[in-house]
Amino acid sequence: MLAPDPARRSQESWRAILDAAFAILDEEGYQAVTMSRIAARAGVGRQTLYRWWPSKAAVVFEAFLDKVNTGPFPEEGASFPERLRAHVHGFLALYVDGSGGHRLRELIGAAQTDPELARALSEQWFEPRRAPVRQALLDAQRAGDVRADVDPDTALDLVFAPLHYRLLVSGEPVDAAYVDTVVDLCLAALAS
Amino acid sequence: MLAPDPARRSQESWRAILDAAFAILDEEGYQAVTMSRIAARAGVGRQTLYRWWPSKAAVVFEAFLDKVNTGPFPEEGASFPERLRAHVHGFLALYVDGSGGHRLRELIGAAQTDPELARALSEQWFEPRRAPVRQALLDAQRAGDVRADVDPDTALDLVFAPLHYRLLVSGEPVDAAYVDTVVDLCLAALAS
DNA sequence: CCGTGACGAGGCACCGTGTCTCGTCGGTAA
DNA sequence: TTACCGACGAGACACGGTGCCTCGTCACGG
Repeated sequence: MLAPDPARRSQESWRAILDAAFAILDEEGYQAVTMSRIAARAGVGRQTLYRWWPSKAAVVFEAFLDKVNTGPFPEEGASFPERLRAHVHGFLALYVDGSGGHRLRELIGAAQTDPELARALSEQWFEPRRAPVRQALLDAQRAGDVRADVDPDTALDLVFAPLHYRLLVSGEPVDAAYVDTVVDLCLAALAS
Repeated sequence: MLAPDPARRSQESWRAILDAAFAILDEEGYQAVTMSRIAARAGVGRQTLYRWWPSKAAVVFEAFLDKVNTGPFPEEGASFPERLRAHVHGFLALYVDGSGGHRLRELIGAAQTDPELARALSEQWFEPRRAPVRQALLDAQRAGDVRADVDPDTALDLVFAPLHYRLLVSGEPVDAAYVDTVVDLCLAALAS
C-alpha cells in the first residue's frame, strides 16, 4: 500500500498520522475523514500524507489495521463445531463490541468503488480470517466429521456471509443468538 | 424519496434526468455520476435536480429502480425447493446478466455512509425480493416440509447472504453452480 | 389577460483533492 | 567542521463537485 522506502519515513509523523486518522474515523465516521483533517490533527504537512499514501482510503485502512487487527485467534485442538463457533464469536466481538470495528462497514462500502482498497481488504483482512476456519474445515472433512463433497470456500461463505449481510445490507442486528443460530444451521447443512 | 408534489414536475425533464443518470451509471459507474453531468446530459438545469431530489444518491437510485426493477417474479404453486431456486436464479440474472444490475454493488457501497439511501434500498429493493421467499418458506414450514423451529428471517439470510457476500466482500464469481450449491446446502440445513 | 411557478442557464461560495514551492532541520559523508 | 541531501511543516494554487441563488422565459390556470 506504499511505494517509497518506508525506512525513510519519520516514525513520529507516521505514528501521529495513523493515530489521527483512526481517531477521526472512530469519532465521526469515514465521510468525516479528509487528508487535510488528518494532517491538521497529526500536526503534519499534507504533502507528507500524499508522499507515503496514494489516497485517503489507504491511510484510513492502514490506521484501521494498526488499531483493530487484534488477536488472539482461537486455539487449536478443539472439535470443529467448537472451533467454528469460537471464530465466529471472535468476528462478532471485533465487529460489534470492538473499538472501531464497526467502521469496517464503511471501509467495505468505500471498497465498492475502489478496487485497490477492495484488494487490500481481501488480502489483509478477510483472507487472514478465513484461513484458519478453512483449515479447521479441511481437517474436519478429512476426519469425516463433515461431508467432503462441498467446496470448502462455498461452505465458508455459508458461515461468513450472514454476518456481513446483516452488517452491510439488511441492517438487522448481529448478536450472539443470531450467529449461534447461523452456526447451528451451517453445521446441519454440512453434517455427513 | 421526494418532498414536493410530483404532479408539478415536468414529465419530459423527469424522464430525461432518469435516463441520463442511468446512462452515466451504466456506462461509467457510480463515481462518474455527478449532478452537473446528469443535468448536462439531460439538457436540464441543475436547479431542477436539486428541486426534486435531495442528493445524487436519490436520483441514481430512482433511475436504477426505474430501469432495473423488473419482473417477472417466479410463479406460485411449485414446491418450496423449486420456488426457492427460481427466486435465487432470478436474483442471479438481475445482478450478473441484467443491464445495470451489477451497479447495485456500488449503490450498496454508497449506502454504507448514507442512511437515507440504506433505508430506500432496504424498503424498495431488498424487502420486495425477500417477501415472496419468506412467504414460500412460511408455507413450507406450515406444511411441515422444512423445520419450523428456525426464525424465518434467519433462514432467509442463509440463502440471500452468500450472493451478496461474494458481490460485496469476497469478489469471487457468482454463477449458477455457486447459487445451486448454496440452495442445496440451505435446504439440507432446513430439512425437517 | 395577468399572475404563478417551474424551467434552462449561469454565477457564486465552500470544501476536498492533489501538486507545487518555499524555508527549515537532521543525518551523512567529505 | 562543513557542505550536501532529502524529508519535513506550512502554505499557495488549480481543479472539480456541491448546493444555493438569481436571472429571463414560458406554459398553465384563474
